[in-house]
Amino acid sequence: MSQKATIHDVAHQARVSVSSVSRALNNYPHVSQALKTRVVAAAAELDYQPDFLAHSLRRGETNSIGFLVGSIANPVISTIYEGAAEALATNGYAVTLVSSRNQADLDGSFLRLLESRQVSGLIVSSAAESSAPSRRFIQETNIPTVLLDREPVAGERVFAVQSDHASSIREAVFHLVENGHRHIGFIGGPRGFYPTRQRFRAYQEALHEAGIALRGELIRFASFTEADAFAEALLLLRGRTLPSALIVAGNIILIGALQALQNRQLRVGRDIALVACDDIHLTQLYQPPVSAIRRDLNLLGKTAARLLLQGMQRDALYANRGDRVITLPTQLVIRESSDYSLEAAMPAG
Amino acid sequence: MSQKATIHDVAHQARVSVSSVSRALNNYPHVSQALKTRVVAAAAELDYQPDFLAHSLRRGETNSIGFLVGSIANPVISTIYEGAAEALATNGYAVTLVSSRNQADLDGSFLRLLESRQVSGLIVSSAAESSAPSRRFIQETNIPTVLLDREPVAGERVFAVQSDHASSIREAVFHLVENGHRHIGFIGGPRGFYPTRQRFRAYQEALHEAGIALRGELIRFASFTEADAFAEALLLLRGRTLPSALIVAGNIILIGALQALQNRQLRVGRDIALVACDDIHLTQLYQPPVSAIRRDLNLLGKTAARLLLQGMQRDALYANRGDRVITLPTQLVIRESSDYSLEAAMPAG
DNA sequence: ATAGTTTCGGAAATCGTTTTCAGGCTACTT
DNA sequence: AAGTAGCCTGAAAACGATTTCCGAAACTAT
Repeated sequence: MSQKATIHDVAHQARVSVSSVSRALNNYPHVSQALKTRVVAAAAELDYQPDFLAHSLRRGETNSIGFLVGSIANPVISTIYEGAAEALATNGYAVTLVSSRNQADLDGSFLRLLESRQVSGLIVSSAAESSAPSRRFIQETNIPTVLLDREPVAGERVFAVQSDHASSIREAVFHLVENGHRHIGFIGGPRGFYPTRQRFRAYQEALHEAGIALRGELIRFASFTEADAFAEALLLLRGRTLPSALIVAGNIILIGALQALQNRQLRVGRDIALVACDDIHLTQLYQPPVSAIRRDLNLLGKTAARLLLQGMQRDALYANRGDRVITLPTQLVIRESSDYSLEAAMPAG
Repeated sequence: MSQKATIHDVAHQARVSVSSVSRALNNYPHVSQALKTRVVAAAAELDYQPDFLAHSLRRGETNSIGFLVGSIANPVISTIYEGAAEALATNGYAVTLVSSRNQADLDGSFLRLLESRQVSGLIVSSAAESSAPSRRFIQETNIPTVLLDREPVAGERVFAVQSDHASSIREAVFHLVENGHRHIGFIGGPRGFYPTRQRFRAYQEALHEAGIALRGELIRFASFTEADAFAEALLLLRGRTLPSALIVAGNIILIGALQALQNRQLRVGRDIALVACDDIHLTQLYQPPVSAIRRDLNLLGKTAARLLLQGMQRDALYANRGDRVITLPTQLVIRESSDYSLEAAMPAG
């Protein structure tokens, strides 16, 4: 196995100087067509690939971006990732992925790891967006950063993409109220989690507008494990007042909630109405199918990538007055789990 | 914002030479305690972080490994990934992930991309393991490589981790036969896909041992999209002979199959028995719960990482006579979808 | 013919490390 | 007391590219 060809070998092969090879291969001006073809031919013959490390060291740019997520095993996140990665790959960027496995305290060190790897940009959808070290890092670094569905952070080169969770939650609450529900439960993710806060606030406001008082015993928050979601859901379902409808935030929560409902032998769509966030396969295939808030996850990732690519351009700060925060729509899909009137099934309970 | 501190700054601050700083920080022998403490203090004061690119360029090692998958959006793969990534991270490796989105023809170029990024090791679980360019690449490269549930490739530094799909498929077939099934359908992934081949062969052999003739119209293969799985499942269910039991390989196939069963109004666990590969949330929560072949995905990833780490050691070739191929067990979990006797439900049909 | 422009080579600086080489010093042996 | 071995350290050469600078051709335009 021969050693890897360097730029010197190419120069020798094409009988030109090293600098000419560099100029020819990097499409510099003032290089004749003849020389260019000779260099390209030589490079092809030697199967020359410029050394990534030397290139990046000199250029000060790695053409790779860091992606920090709470858990890539979460199918919602991995779908978003794939959308972003595709867009980044077509623009010549490789992405190094770090999954913090929902350990909030590790976020800061993972971000520093990515920084030490000299990534040209960051996409952050970590579990603990509100952790002080990670927020400070994002605020202080000059690496262009896109926050994905997280609380915005002030900063010159910080951008954000998020889903409009609130409007669909409102819609869901009104939908349930119209069907006669008064006791609408809510199981959210961790309190510090941005989407949870958005959803919970919308839930509160919508109930208020509908003239329904908030009941603390119908509200619970769970961590990111399905075991915890199950436990919290069970607590909710064992409380003094049983909700006639339930809104669950997030796909992990949904798993735990369904387990708890089965455990309590409550029939979804008959004994209790159910609306889930995140329209995953499970919601569509469950019997009965579960109403869910859908969003285009691929587009979410793609948009984050686009925003980052645009933010990474040197002069973007002044030249480009594009949006720094993009909010994408969500959509409530009503299915059998909630598509019935409470009065019809159980009059004046 | 001050510029990043270099090793020269540290040397200046500690009033020692550059080489001494390097030696002190890298725990070289023959460096006095006095000098070492001075250097460490200076480095801490300047918040010095060695430049990754310069370090790697000189050292010839990037401490990062490439991970190629067919689709990270597949929850089975992303769970495996997380297991591997955790083990790699604790050993100081960062991982750059490439998802080929099941486009077999892109595999080769993605592998070359990772090679040009100078990764120290590779974990490959791409869609098209049998694509000629990617196989040749793995065979020829001297980057230590672990194949994850893929057809083994000959090579000095090629390792493999795989699941024992066959034994559980055999078990599933016998389980169904014992319950009186004679028409057992099979829906697999792509024919060239290694796990599919393993599973299909086990299916064939088990049927043969049970004295049941193979029926072509009960066998179908689908691509990696659920739409295609749905279409193939529908074709199977619309055929001349309706199977009384169905084995579906893979989680995507399961989605499509369930859609098709609902479409044909066939009740799982009553009209037709169902056994799935990959025990995902859906199989557990479905009504009735679906029998599935379970495997420890996290362990699978962790094992791949361990094998790679061990294979990357320079002298591993001669010193280490550890296994080059590791097969991990699978386990058939029988649930209501198949846990009934055919004769009891429908005598002598 | 002169001036100006394009094209290209050669040498050297640079990026920030690691590693080799060699020299100074101490301490120990003979 | 001289030679040698071993520790400690600094200077400089690598690693493989990009980039700058300068100068020499060659070609075009006036």
